[in-house]
Amino acid sequence: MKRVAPRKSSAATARERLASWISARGLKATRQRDLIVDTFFSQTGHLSVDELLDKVTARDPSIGAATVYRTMKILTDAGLASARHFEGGQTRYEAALDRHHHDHLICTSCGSILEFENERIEELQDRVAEQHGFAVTHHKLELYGLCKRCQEKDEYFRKRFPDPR
Amino acid sequence: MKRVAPRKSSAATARERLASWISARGLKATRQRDLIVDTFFSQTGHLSVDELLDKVTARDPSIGAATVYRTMKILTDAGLASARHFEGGQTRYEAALDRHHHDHLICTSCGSILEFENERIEELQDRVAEQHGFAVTHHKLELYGLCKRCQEKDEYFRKRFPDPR
DNA sequence: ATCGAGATTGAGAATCAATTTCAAAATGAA
DNA sequence: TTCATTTTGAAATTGATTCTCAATCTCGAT
Repeated sequence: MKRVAPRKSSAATARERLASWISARGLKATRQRDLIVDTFFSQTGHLSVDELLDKVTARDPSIGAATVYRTMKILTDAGLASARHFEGGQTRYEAALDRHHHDHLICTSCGSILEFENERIEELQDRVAEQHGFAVTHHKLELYGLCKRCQEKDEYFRKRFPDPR
Repeated sequence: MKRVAPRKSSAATARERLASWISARGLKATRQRDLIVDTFFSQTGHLSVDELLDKVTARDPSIGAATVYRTMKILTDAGLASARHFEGGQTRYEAALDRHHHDHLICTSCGSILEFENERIEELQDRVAEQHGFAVTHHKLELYGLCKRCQEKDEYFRKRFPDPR
């Protein structure tokens, strides 16, 4: 019989880590924090505070936006989430539990986000920084354009409704 | 006798190009637009609207912020300036006259910005996009950290005021 | 030079994401 | 239980940017 090693859900792990991070600096555990963290880690992808707030208030309508903002800040400081500032104004958060660094491909039509890693690019970046005497702490590489699906959609419409001119 | 080919200032060129772009779509030339464009192209670097507004109102205090915002948008649409959204909230504009694409090194301490080009990185980006079936329209590569000068300053202070512990 | 449709302006209001304020409620060590 | 401290939700505030609108300006046609 095949056995899968018992594996804690990432939400559970995150809650534990957050707990120690919180008590380590005299903060306090609260019901709303737990609910927000739980909700956040049960999602995947890159959530805006708005989107997260929606899911959270679905579970407990009394929770306010400010608390979600505050909690995501804590999660970020604790290294359990990372904040991304893509084009379009609002901050998006993604889980950062034992995750490698990675960059993003962002579809400007449907908003979908793909992730990728590329060691060669990272190396070249380091070299560039070195050449300029820069000590890099973090970086941002984002490729914007049309995802495959949106390209196909585009093509389809162009065929059916050719540019009248 | 050596003769240097007469060369128009980039500000002059920009004004010309803007003029044709503007008349081509039924817009109108105005005194404040000219002044803003002139001021913008007489500067170098990456200006925020605030910084530009300061320089502009120094020349004509009656010009409002909204007009500067509007003008920079036109300049961007005309391809004569490009908008950058570095960390820290406000949009910064840089002249885009006959400029190659380039990326940025941004010092998080003093705010200075270095530019660089790297063909190899661009190629690798294209390859990544291709692998994911993405049609990239633009991208953003920003390296954040400490510039040489700020590293040296840091070092200096650490020597004189070693971490007491 | 004058006219007039339409574009532009400046000031202030509005918006949007995010942060701060503050009084009331919750937490947790003693 | 007590009580200093932290947290919360709602509302106010901030900061960047955009919008609104009445007054003004521009420019091609007279």
